[in-house]
Amino acid sequence: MVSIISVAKAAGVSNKTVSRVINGEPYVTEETRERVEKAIRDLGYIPNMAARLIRSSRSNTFGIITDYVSTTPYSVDIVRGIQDWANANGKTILMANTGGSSKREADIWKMFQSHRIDGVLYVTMYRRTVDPEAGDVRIPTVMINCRPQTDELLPSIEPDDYQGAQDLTRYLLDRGHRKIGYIRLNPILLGAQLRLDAFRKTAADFGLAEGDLSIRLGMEGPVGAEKNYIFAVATEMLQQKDRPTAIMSGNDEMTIQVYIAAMALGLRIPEDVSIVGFDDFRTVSLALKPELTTAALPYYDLGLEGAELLNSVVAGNKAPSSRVMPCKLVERTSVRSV
Amino acid sequence: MVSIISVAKAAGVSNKTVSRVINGEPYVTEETRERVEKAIRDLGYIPNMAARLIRSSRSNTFGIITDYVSTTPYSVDIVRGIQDWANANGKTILMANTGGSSKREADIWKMFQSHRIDGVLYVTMYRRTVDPEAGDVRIPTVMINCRPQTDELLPSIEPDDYQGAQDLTRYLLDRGHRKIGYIRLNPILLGAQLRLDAFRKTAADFGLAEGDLSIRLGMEGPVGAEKNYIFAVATEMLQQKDRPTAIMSGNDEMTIQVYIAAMALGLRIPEDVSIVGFDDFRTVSLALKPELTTAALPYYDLGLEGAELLNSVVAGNKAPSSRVMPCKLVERTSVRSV
DNA sequence: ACACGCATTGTCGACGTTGTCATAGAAATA
DNA sequence: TATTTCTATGACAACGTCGACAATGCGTGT
Repeated sequence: MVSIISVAKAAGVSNKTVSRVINGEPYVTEETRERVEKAIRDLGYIPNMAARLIRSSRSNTFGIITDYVSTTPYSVDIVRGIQDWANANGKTILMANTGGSSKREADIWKMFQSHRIDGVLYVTMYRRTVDPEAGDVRIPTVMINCRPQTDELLPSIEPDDYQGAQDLTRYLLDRGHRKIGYIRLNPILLGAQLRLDAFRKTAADFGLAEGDLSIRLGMEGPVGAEKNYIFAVATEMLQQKDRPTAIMSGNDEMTIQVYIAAMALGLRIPEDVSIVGFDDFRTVSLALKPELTTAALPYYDLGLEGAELLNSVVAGNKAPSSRVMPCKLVERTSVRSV
Repeated sequence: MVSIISVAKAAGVSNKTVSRVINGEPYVTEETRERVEKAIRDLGYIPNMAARLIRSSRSNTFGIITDYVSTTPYSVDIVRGIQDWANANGKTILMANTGGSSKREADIWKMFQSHRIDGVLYVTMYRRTVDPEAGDVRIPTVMINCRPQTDELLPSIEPDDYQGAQDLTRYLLDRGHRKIGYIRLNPILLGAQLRLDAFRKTAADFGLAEGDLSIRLGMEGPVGAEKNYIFAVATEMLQQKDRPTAIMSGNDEMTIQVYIAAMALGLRIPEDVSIVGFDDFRTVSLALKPELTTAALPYYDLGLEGAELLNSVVAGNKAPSSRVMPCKLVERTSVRSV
């Protein structure tokens, strides 16, 4: 493989001068610079990152540890945000996912260390608390979509589930809905409680009584092996004699079953029932007809901002400990005014 | 950072002996080995991959180049397969996606080279032909879910769309369906043509006339900006006086709209229409009620086998040029016998 | 006693790069 | 003119690891 030395020979300069050209350092004549650059092109020289790292102990590499995020359809935009940032800032990304195994997670931390990674982005598929298996490692770390279980002060970036659910609830209330159903997400997810709280609080603040709300559990159990009550619960909810005029569901995916339940009962959407989701999981929200009004989780921004934050932590600027990004309401056609 | 030398000092041996212990080489007394291992534990020593690479010019790293796969919900299992293989075989994965930009792709190849990657897995979201921007690079490469546009002989691994569609068609025919609708995938996808061909051929071989088949285009246009006719086309198809008893659709995602179209017309699934999909995109196939009978794309295996194949190419075993993995029919409850 | 083989350990240099310091000539200043 | 300050370049060591080879010591067969 062609090294800096062959380039130096070809250009008739010392290897240090080549190094200067590569790194854009000053004190190189224009003429020398051009000669070196030509040699680089001619020989197809590409710098060896490993050698650079060994000398300067800066890998310019961030690691991403995920639970499942890179291998499941959800929250995949977080990774896109990180990669875009990395791409724009000349960083390399090393990615690994634990598949939920903590032994594997420990191995990943080791692997990251052996690559002398500058920092770690710890990303989860669903918003939840986590307990990183970092051991006694002290690599700068930023949590995305999750927060440490212990009271360690790792900086984190999370979506504002509360505000998103609040906006959706207000949206329904503003359009005249006074009986509203809510199908709850799996309660082990951090977002589930926040969304439900926001729904309850917003409805109560507006003056609705607890009896105006039908709240049902849609799913429960460990991630990956949940019990699913959505279809049954939606059907039951819509068969009530005083049925809700609108249903809000824990996320978009659940909404598929709500649509089907409604249609199986001969109800039209949105004429007979309005429906809103949460997440803006577009595979679903755009495929449903009518298209789904929902609150978009700011996944892409989570990734982008997370990478940016990690960068500043690595650079030594002590970071604001925690941060929350807003969810944006996406209005489509699944809600009507009553 | 603690290096092999500090370990050597702590254990009272030479650095070479430490190296031998780390790499499990012979000719080390049990007693010495233990002393070294203790020193490693005590100091928390972790080998420096960069130094190792620079010395032995083997990075033990594979690169994944994707178009969008790591950042969209589809075919994400390919990555899971690759990562599982890498994990089981002590390889590191460097992942980058082009987002469709060929400039970015060229940069990625350069970046991979600068990390002295052992091989590249070139992965696409949808099965299609591609034209890698590798420049004059000669890194061993395996294509997954795609094949080179030029007649370069890069080994590739693809799903058997033809066989999958054949199995689904036979499944419907075996259950007595004699009028079958087909909603076509975007024709720019390689799989689209194969699936359609298999459908046509299998139906014809069975003795159905072209008039027994309703074939409609479901979507067209560039990936990411398709025009979508699915709902309209499904509705039209089901309003025919002599409507099909079964509809097969290009993929599972399209099936959401077919379900909704059917239900909006008051048709029950599967009593009035049977429906099958393709892909086993489980977010959809399991969320639909009744759950969807479909053909599972072997994404996970594509990734696993692709990594395995790349490994053997890197090792110098010249590889079988191309390979196809079968799709498995997943029987659920969206089809009835007539 | 001697040579021989083998297990065990160590010395040293090389990988590709960059940091430190030295050098040489040119330009600026005294 | 002598001295200082720049600019442009090079020589060399060092980063952490491993490969090639050398050295040591111990048992075995003669």
